[in-house]
Amino acid sequence: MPELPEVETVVRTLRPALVGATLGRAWASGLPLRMGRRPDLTTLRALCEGARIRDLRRRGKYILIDFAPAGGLLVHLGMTGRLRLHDADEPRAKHTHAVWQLPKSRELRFIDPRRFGWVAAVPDFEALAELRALGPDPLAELDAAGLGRMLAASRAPIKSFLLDQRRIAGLGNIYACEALFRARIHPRRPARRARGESERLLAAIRETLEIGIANRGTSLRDFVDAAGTPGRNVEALVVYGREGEACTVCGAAIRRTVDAGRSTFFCRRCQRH
DNA sequence: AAAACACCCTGCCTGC
DNA sequence: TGCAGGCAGGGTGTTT
Repeated sequence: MPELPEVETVVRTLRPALVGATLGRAWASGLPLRMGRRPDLTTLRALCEGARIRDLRRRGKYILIDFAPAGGLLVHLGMTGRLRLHDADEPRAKHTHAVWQLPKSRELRFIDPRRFGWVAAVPDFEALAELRALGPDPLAELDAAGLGRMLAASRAPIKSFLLDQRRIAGLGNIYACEALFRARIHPRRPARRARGESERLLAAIRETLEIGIANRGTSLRDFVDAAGTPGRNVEALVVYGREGEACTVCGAAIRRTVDAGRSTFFCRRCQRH
């Protein structure tokens, strides 16, 4: 489940291997990915082949691979997407949907069984609607006063608020649950009634994400970094996936509810409604 | 207008 | 042992 820490881990693993490299031949499976859309192979080849990679960045849960002098490659891992470095002679895994040749007989591969991810070569990242729509990055841009203003303007349950990428970019189900536990806020509390706790909430979000990054991501099922190494953050999760276990703070049983089709884990005693 | 819901997809797990 | 059914939750388009 790639969220901000997993995407950041992939970017950090890929950066030393890709910066300065020139891309060779590009290939795509032709199968539809997110929303039934197919990556455009013509554009992919036209923009990628011969392009020199200037830098890698993360924007929310998106991976941006910058070309010199302009444009680049946009990748979203969706639920099960992987961006991996391989030797060119390694057999391609099932569900490989895009491949870019690299120097020294290496390859960058996008593998995504469920095809919720996305890959596109773009002439200009700044023009992309999906990036423009993203809210501030909780680690880099967001401040407590700004978060307080956003909270005050929303009646949505705080958990839905945190999952909305237009408000804050990068949180998913796991880290939203974890951050709310750390902030001691009940997931169903209306956002506006948490406006007085924006400082604590922001601190909780940052701690949660920073621990996730330090542990190189949460590998519940299938997340691995670009080298194929799973993250260690499952051990650091205090509520997510721990229904029935004792709360690490008060000992009460961790509860699970389903909101908008998504599991929510929380401690009824520690997290105030 | 904002919030809730349905949908895309495959692998894995459970229960018969 | 096989198979059906439920679940996982990324984003987005549609409905309420």
